[in-house]
Amino acid sequence: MPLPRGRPRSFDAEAAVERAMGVFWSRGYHATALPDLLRATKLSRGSLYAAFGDKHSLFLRALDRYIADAVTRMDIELDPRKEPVDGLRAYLAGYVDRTSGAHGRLGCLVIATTMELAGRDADVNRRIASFFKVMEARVADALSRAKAAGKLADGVDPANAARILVCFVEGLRVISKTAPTGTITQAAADALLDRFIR
Amino acid sequence: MPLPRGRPRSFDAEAAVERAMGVFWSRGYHATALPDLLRATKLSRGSLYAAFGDKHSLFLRALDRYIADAVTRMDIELDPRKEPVDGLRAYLAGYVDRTSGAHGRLGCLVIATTMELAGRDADVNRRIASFFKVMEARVADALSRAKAAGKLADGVDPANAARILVCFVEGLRVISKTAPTGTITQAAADALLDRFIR
DNA sequence: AGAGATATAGACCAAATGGTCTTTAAATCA
DNA sequence: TGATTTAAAGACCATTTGGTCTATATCTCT
Repeated sequence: MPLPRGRPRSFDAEAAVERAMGVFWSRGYHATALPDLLRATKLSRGSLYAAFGDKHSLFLRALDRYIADAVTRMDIELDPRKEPVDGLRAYLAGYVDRTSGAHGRLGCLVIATTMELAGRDADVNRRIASFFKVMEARVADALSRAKAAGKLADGVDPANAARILVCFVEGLRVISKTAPTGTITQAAADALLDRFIR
Repeated sequence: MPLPRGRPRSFDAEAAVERAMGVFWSRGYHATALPDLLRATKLSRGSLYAAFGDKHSLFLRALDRYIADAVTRMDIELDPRKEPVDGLRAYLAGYVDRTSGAHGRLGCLVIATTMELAGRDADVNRRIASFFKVMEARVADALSRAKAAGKLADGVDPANAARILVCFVEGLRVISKTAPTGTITQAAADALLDRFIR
């Protein structure tokens, strides 16, 4: 195959996606106008449309990126080679951190997108439903390993507890969007986990 | 004071607010266009603007209505004259119901608004922050009464448990927006409450 | 009947929307 | 140098946005 001839692509598409992600994250899909995206990505209209097709496709790329980051983080926190209870503690601590202080007000792109688009956008719905399933499965897995190691309190079912933990952290992100708390949240997270472990 | 003379107001403003609420609820604030509201309220542009000022004010009215309904429901479920544990069970059952089957996909106007507007709209933020505070306080109150009656498990702090329960139900509404579940959710709610009561 | 108040329908508006296209400058190769 | 490819700038487009205003019909009172 012959080498490409002319001027080489001079911008980093992945970096542009990341910047676009930031805008969607802080404003939501509908409230993000094209000029916002152009400013953030430092791309011209032409380049943006040539590279990503349209606003919706770019949004999907940004959402995928956000989800991939979240899954990566989870894979580290809940790594099967670590102590499962430590992993769960780290997982919860991450959410406490992300919902405290200035971070808290940022909110979560997945939740915002769920509420704004999931009901009417099949592409979005697929991605998010699968993300929540993955998350719940990872947590359930850690809980199962904890149970096998005799670390769980009597009568705790990993599947139920996983759903509880996932709902708890997602709920945290919602209520801390209006009023980030910090210490109370940390105490609640500790109290919740303490109910499950021995 | 003299009686009003001319043609009397012929539409029910509160009913219009309720219909508008339905539209905002299912589409979100930005995705709701004026024609949507006109269709739903069956009002003309002129009447709608005369009665409510503008889109934002109408939205605030709808949000207030939604919150008032939620608080009313809570006051019934967590009525201090009832057994507190029964009340908490009813409270959770309400959320299980609202996140199951077809209801689930409807989602929650408060959460959607939190994610879409709370960060940039002070009027909205105030209302929602206060709502979450009220909700948490009511649940904490029920838990305190349960504790006084010796119905709580050892070492359960009502304030922590209240935050946990509130986050759980709000998280439920988020994850069930993409995939309403039902039975699993009911089991999780039962399992969670069982961890707190004796 | 007539005065007074209100509703509707819809024309109208400026601004903003997402999206296309053309022109021009720049960068790389042969 | 000249061919080729790309990016940026911004003109341009139809449509939609939230919002105003006027004309007309309708209703209730005196």
